[in-house]
Amino acid sequence: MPARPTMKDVARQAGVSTMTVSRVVNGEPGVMPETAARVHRAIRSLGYQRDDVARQLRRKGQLTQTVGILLDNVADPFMASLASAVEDVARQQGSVVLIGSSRDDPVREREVVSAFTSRRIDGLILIPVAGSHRFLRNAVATGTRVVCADRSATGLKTDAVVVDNRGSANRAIAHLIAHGHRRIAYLGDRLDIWTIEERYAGYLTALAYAGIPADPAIVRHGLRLADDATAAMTGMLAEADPPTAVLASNGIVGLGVRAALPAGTALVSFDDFLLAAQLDPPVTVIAQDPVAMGSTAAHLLFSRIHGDSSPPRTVVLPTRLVARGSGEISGPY
Amino acid sequence: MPARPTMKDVARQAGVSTMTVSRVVNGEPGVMPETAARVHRAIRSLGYQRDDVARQLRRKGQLTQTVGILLDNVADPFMASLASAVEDVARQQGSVVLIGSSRDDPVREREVVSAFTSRRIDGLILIPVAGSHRFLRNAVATGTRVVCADRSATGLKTDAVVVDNRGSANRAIAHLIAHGHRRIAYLGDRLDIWTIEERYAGYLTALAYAGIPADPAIVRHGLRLADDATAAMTGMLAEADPPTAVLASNGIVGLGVRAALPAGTALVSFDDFLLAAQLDPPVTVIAQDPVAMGSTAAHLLFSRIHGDSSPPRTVVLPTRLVARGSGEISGPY
DNA sequence: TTGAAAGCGCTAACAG
DNA sequence: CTGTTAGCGCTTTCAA
Repeated sequence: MPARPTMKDVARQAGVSTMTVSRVVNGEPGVMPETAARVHRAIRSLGYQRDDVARQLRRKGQLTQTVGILLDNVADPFMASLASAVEDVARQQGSVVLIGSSRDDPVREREVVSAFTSRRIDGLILIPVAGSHRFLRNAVATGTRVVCADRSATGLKTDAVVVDNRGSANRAIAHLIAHGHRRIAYLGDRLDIWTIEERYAGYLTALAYAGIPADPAIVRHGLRLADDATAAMTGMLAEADPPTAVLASNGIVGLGVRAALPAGTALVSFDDFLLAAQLDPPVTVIAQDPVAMGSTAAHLLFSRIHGDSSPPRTVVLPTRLVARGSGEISGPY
Repeated sequence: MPARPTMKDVARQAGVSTMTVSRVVNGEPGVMPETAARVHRAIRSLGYQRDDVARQLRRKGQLTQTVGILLDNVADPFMASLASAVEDVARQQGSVVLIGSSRDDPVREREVVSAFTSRRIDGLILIPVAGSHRFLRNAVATGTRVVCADRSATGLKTDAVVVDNRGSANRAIAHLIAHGHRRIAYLGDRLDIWTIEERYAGYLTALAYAGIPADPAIVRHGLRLADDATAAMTGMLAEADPPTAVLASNGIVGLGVRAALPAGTALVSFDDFLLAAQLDPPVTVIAQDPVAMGSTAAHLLFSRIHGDSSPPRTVVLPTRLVARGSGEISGPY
């Protein structure tokens, strides 16, 4: 395996100093066209490419043009869209993106953050897992900008881009109640996830506001997979006094619930999903815009990287309740 | 903003040399526990973290523990699952992952590859866009390992992990013919994408084998979005002698076709998608396993990185024809 | 317009 | 067990 050629190799071949090569490689002015051409020829003939690892070392205080994005799970469509939007903005800004999945594991999250910061990323888009993020303070203090997306972090004041989860859940329940439902189940993911907690709180608030007592018999937490949700729903339907409507805390749960849902039972799910409209009956969803979220978070991150040091901001993006008539239109009877 | 502390800072604070700090930081043996403790204390008090950018520079010939993955579009569920599997393997191997989207643009692909290789990635998982990949030769010659996934590259001999696209399409058409269909449409993405070309070839072969003449009136290429596919399908149905069955070249197209499909018309689509089974009628699919593909490609990549220099291999993963009875069971009449 | 010298933060190689 | 020296590939600074 031939070693990667260096500026020295190019300099020797072109009969100039490494400084001249450096100037040519970086398009700096003050090199005779004649000389530059000789250097370019040597570059091509050797297949030289600038080593940015070495470059970054010398250019201290400069940016590495690398940002990180750490999310739950790249395979989740919501996260994937968000990541894609972040990547687009990063590319526009001339940066590359390191990606990592925490899989909701705080240990893994710390490890990945550490692997990222030891590579001197300029900034981090973080979808924080449950638990404290005080460990990020060092990183922030030494210049790594952090913007949270989807969820906000605890123990650390950062910029964040979120939606009004509580209000959205509240509106969804109000919508069901307006259509005559009073026995409304909640099926959800782990309650220690910030967004999930907020959504559940919205569910409770809306019931309380309507004077409907919350019934633990039709509430399930901790559903991670679609199959978990299907099983939970099936179990709930077998009990006495089953619900006439269901709120699903997120897309995965919604999907799982849908598979067990009897005709006529209403379903409102957080997160729009492909095909939700093609199902019969279609599923009513609380749609978020992951692209807007990723793009907003990325723009915020780069404005920080470029020197914006105003106080941390939380941007709240709107959601849309897409009423598709999953049974709630005709009412429970 | 306080500057990031260096080994020198730690050494001064602990009253030792930087070499001793280096040994402690890297967990090397031969440091008195007493001394190590002093160093650790200094590290904590300063919030020191090793700078891997500098480290990689000195440890030449060593790995940067960074791999790249360059795909079409992170937001595509198939690609997202593949990327997620790659990330899992990379993490196991102690590497981080740079991610980039080519969006089917060869210029963008080259730019991203260049940004990656200038950061001295150890290896690259590539989902190649159409066109020649000869430009990667330099990178390969100087030590960057490349493994293609999903599609193989032209103009460059690399490892690749693919499925038998042609054979799978062939089997799907044979399946439809066996159920009595003779007027079978093909709706597909851009024909210059390797997988799509193969699938279309399989479609033609199967028809020819059955003695059914191919009819350009029921063939459409270049469908990029679901809406394109819906429009194409709608148009086709309005013409004389519409098809009784359809082959969709990929999930996006399948989704779009499904939206315009009259009851009783059969649909077989490449790529399984969430909810395909919950639709009524459900969609028959040619299911690939993106996780297996990503994981296989990543393992192959790391075996290369760790010195395997046997001739390039192409691994062909199986597909599954999941017959869900989208109208083909009952036949065309 | 070009080059020489120094040094970024770290570690290999050797010396004590 | 610990330290010194040199140098990774590049860019900054200064001199020619």
